[in-house]
Parts: sequence; C-alpha cells; structure tokens
Amino acid sequence: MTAFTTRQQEIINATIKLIHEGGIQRLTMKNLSKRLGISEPALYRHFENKMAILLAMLQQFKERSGNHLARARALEGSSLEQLGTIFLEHSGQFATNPHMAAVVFSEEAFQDDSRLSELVFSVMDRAHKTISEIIGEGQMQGTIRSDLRQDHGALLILGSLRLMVRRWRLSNYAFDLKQESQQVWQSLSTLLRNP
Amino acid sequence: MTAFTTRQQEIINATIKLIHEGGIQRLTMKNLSKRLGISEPALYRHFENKMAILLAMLQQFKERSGNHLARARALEGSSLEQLGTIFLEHSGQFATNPHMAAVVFSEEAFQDDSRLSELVFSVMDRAHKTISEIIGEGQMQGTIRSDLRQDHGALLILGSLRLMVRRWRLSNYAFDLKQESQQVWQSLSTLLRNP
Amino acid sequence: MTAFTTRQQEIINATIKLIHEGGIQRLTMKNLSKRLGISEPALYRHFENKMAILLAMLQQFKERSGNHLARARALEGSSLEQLGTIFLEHSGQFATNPHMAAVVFSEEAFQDDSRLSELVFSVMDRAHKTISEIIGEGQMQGTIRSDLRQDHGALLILGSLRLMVRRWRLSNYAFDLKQESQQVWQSLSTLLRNP
Amino acid sequence: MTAFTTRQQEIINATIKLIHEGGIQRLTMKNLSKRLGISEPALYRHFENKMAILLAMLQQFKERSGNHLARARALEGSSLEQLGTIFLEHSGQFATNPHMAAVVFSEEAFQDDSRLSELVFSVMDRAHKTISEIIGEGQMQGTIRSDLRQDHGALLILGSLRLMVRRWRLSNYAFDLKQESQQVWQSLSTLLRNP
DNA sequence: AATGAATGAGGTTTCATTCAT
DNA sequence: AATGAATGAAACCTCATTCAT
Repeated sequence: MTAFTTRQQEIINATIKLIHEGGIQRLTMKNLSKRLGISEPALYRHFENKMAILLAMLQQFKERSGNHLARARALEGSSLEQLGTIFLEHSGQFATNPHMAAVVFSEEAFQDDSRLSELVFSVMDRAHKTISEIIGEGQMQGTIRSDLRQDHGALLILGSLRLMVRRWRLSNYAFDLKQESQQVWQSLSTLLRNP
Repeated sequence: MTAFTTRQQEIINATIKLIHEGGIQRLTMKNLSKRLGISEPALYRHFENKMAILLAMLQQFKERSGNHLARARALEGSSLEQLGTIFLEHSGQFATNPHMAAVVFSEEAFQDDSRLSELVFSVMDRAHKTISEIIGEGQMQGTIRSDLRQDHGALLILGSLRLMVRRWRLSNYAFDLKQESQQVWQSLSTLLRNP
Repeated sequence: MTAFTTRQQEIINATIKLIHEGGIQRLTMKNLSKRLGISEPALYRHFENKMAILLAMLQQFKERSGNHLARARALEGSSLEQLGTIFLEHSGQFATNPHMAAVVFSEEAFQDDSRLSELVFSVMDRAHKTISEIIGEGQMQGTIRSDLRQDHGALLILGSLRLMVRRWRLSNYAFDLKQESQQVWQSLSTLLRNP
Repeated sequence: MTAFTTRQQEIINATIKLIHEGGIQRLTMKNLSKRLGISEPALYRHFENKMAILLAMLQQFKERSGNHLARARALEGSSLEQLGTIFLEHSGQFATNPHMAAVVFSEEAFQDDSRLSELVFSVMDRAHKTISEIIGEGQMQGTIRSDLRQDHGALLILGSLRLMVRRWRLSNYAFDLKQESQQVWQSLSTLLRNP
C-alpha cells in the first residue's frame, strides 16, 4: 500500500534495530545516521521528521499485522485452526524478526504523540476484534466452549502471546520462541475447545 | 525492609505520577523538582542519582508485589481462591492507584541499566513462580484441571491481567477496572477449574 | 541595463514575495525553490549565490527608483510639481506592488555584506540628492520657502514617505495608500510652499 | 516597573550590542553566551527563551520611550517646546547609546512573532499619538499652524527623526547626531510654527 | 536541608552549498 | 537545464549533574 523508497526502507529497518538494541532512548537521529553511514541532515531528505520515521515504521507494522489477520481469516479451517494460525504466525514473525518485538513493547514511548499512540492502539484493537469474532463463530459452530465471553477469550489469547514474547525478550532470547509458542497454543486450545 | 525518609517517599511518589502522566520521557530532574516545589540540586540530597530514584521506586514496587503474593499464599482457601485473590488484589491495586500501572508498562525504559531491568524481571518472575506453584497444588488436590502445564497457566493469568490493565490505560480509564477484573477472573476460573 | 533571463527574473520576483511574506528570515534557498517548483541546485544554475540573488534584486530596485527620479526630473512642471510626482510615484509603486515595500524595510538585513549595504545606501542617497536639488531650484525660483535647508527638506519628504509606507505595512495594508499619500503630500506641499 | 536581575540586564545589554554590530542575524545564543563569558545553557537559567530575551529588551525600550514622552508632556513650555524636547531627547538617547538605534531598525526582524511585532508597533504608535495630541493643543493655542492635519504633523516629525538616525547609522556615525538633530528641529519648528 | 548559577554532552532541525548523474 | 542525495556548520534547546554558598 504505502510505498517507500529503498533509502526510506533502510531507515525504517535501522530504526527498528536501534529500538531493539536500546529502546526508544537509543533512537536518536545521530545514532540512526551513524548506523546508515550517512550524515544527520541526510535523514531529513527522506523523512520530514523523526516522528515521520516512527509513523512510517508503525504503519508498516500495522499493515503486516493486518495481513496476518486477513490470511488467517481466509483459511478454510475451523475456528480453532484460524486462531492457532493467528497465534503462531504472530509469534513466528517475532521469532524470525526479533527486532519487531522491541517495537511492540515500546508502545508506551509513543504516548507523547496522539497519532502514534492511536496507530499503536488500532493495531492491537483490530487483532482483539478479529479474534473475538472468530471465537463467536466457533461458539456458534460448537467447536469452542460457550461459557466464555468472546472478548475475554481474546484477552486470554493476546495476553498470553504478548507476555510470552516479553519473557522471551527479557530472557535474552534464551528459548526457542516457535517451539514454545506451539506448546502454549496447545494449552490454550485445550482450554478453549468445547469438551 | 528498606526505610525511606519522608522526602524520599515524596520523591518516589512524584516520580510515579510523572511517569503516569507522560511516560519515562516526562521524568526529568527538572520536572521532578518543579512538581515537589524544590530545586534540582535538592534532589541530590536525597538520592545520589536519577537511577537511584528509579531503583528505589522499583524496589518498593517489588516489595508491595511480594506482600500481595505472600498474603494470598497465607490464605486458608483453595488454590483457585488463592489465585483469585492474587488476580483481584493486583488489579485492585492498579484501580486504586492508577499511577502504578504506568510504571509497569514503562518496563522497557529500564533496559538501559542492568540493575533496573533485573529488578523488573524479578518482580514478574516471582509472581510467575508463585502462580505456577499454586496451580501445581491445585492440580494435586484435583481442583484445577491437570491437562495444563503450570507455567502456561501462569502465563495465561498474568498475561490476561497485564493486557486488561493496559487496555484500561489506553482507554483512558474509561471502564471500571475492579468490576471488569472480577468478570475476567470469572472466565479464567471457569477455564481452569477441573470439570 | 542589466538583462536577466526569464528564469532569473522569476527567481527575483519570488525572492521579493518571500521577503514580503516573512522578512529576510523566510528567504531560504529551500523556500525559494519550493515556490518556483524547482529543485534547490537548479537555483545555482541561474545565480552563483544567495547573495547574487539579493544583489540582482537590489540592482533592479535601484534601476527602477532611478527611472522614477529621472522621469520626474524630465517633467515640465514647477519644482513642487516635480517633488509631488516623486512622492506620489514612489508611494504609487508600493501601492501597486506591496511586495517591494518589504524589501525597503529589510535593509538592515543587508548590512552583513558591504556590497549589499552600499547598494541600499546609494538608492536612498540618490533620491535624497535629487530631492535636495529640486528644492534648491524651487527656492531660486521663489516657489519654495527659502528658510529651509535643502537636505532637511529632503529628509522631511523621504522620512514622511518611508514612515507612511511602514505604517501602511504594519497596519496590514488597512488603508488606501494612494489616497493617503495624496493627502500627506497636500500637507507637505503646504508647508514647503513659499507663502 | 519590570525588574530584571543583574544577569538579566547584562544579557539584555549584550543582546543590544550584538544586534548593533551585526543585526538580528548576529544575535545567536552562542554569540550571546560567548560575549558574556558563560555557556549557552546558562542563558536559559535567566530567560526561558531567545524570544523572552528579545521581549524583555523591547519592553525595556518601550518603558524608556514612554518615560521620554511623559517627561516632555510634564514640561511647562509651549507645544513647540514640548515637541522639541521629544525630538531632541529621543535623538539624544540614540546619540548616547548608538546600540539602541540598531534595535529600532531591526523592527522587521520581529515580524515573526506577533507579541514582538505588537510591542514594536505600540511603541511607535504611542509616540505618534502623543505628538498628534501636542500638535492639536498647539493649534488651539495658536502657536502651531492650523492648516496641517495633526497626524500628518506627527508623521513628519517621527519620519524625519527616524530617517535622520538611519542615515547616521548608515554613514557609520560619521556626523554629530546631537548637533544635526538640533538643526533639523530648527527647520521643523520653522515649518510648524504659526506664521 | 536547600539553593542559584553554571556546565558538557547531546538532542532535533535548518541552512547554503556541492557533486554525480 | 535540472535533479536526487548528500554534507559541514550552526541554529535553539534540554539533560543530568556539580559547586560554592
């Protein structure tokens, strides 16, 4: 959708890596330029602002997250399978691209600017709503236990996913996220399945 | 354990409020001194460093969290009741003291200093371990379903708690956290209970 | 005299307009290029420097001012009529072309470069000298009161003209400059006329 | 009225001198700090902003100008004597303090900020109104010729004063401003006096 | 216990200008 | 004739911290 130039994409990638390494505080225009081997003013040829860089990064993140959800929805499988796909694809993206995890957990740093924080919220909210919907469908079809509010189910799934990724980060990526997320999903689906 | 002077406690409280209002970025020595109505150098009479202030704040947080857990453990009730107490007391503390929620979600900002980040991790980890233990006991007693790894149960409970509080924050405290957390716990206990 | 290419003239005009809108501070190569819809380096095809642009602008201004004076001198009328022509033509030019007024009042900004400031001074000085001359002639012919130093007369006329235009600018062009300048000239000529 | 600390007054004085030497463009926080022998951040202890420094400078200027006018109004003398006092005291202040002249003619540089430009305008406007008033009184008393609109008289007097000072500046202070202003006032009063 | 004054390091951004294409 | 990409210098300002009082 949003098309970035090569340089812009490079800048976005470097931004993600810097945040990954040292949080938002490490993301300075100087560090960014140093990382890319260009001067600070050069950055301003490609983005109007530091804010614009963050905005671009989050927009891209939102787009990717949206794609994940859409792909899962398009699956032929049962509701539980759709949920599993969402859970595993999301954690899979973090596993392959650990930098992105840092961005998700820097959310609080974006609260200064309303555009940034709304973007962040909208990403989370869309996932929440999609998952709620799928749970609702599963309950109608009888595959998911019906004594569970749909939004609570979404809270459960997303909350577990987020905390798992956070623990993975805090552990310094000490365990295999993909493997762990499969096991966690196993547990989750056991709980959700209509007995 | 750690005894703070009146002034020190005032500083810690102001720190929490500043973080609550605008994240770690708002926490500057200047803002802190302005909030307290004293000069900047005065802060250095009470704490060696900005870091020392953060450290004190987190230590206090750790202590309180530890107390919550200990109190829950001391209860006579069943495992599920103990877990419910932990869940509700924690969310209750956030409801009464919304400032504290901000600190939890500024965790990422502490990654610069290893002492800070270890402290943060230890708080989360203790809760995780305690909850795992209780789940284990519940499974042995047959009150909690046994087809669930204990650590996954802890992940579930803590993840839901955290995400619920986060959504409460992002919604600008738009809903009643106490009421909502009771309902969420209702859902959670339904899932965990041995059928 | 000085022949400018079409592009050069466009650049000069845009320069005047920018100064008009926001003073010398608004005149940056970036703003200039944006206004013209070309790139910044393109400007350097047409002028060596930013200074060269300002120089060209002032030269053109000097030329036009010289023309005004010469045309007034060529008139058949009395000395007072010549002075009136100068007064009204100058203010008339500002009325039709308010952008130019801004340039006159940005004079101080040109003091950095000696060539610029000398140019500015020479424009003012030539008007001063011409007016002094005409007053002298009028005094010899008996149409202008002779108890007035010629240079003081020039100071009076130019000072009034400048301040009137300045007030017009500061008032945000709130009054009709042409009409006002006719009335001011009425007052001035009454004072100068030999009773 | 407005009381400044010693340091603040030093900063204001240095500001005036810098503007005097090289216009507004020379007035940078770095130059200012260098001139005072302190660091840049130190300036921010005494003024919130660069703008605040300019504001303080202009407020002081306004106050002084107001005092001049009030003192002249308090004189027992005729209207013409009051006008003469205003004319000579104002030029006298510039003669003693050539730095201030630079500020007056940097007016255009203040157009960026509305507070600054309004302040500048109010200074000029008050002088204009006071002079108009005095002329009106003189006309009623018969000492000033009545075939002259009061505001045109003010335009004449202020315009001449400004242009004279400007020429003095541009000439690099080559002539004796006090002496010249006495002679100019001689001419002006001759023109204004009721014959 | 507290303050006024100061500072070095570093933050984001803008400027006029250059160079390869 | 024009551009995309880049840059060194410098702008204003903020940060945590120190020191003499």
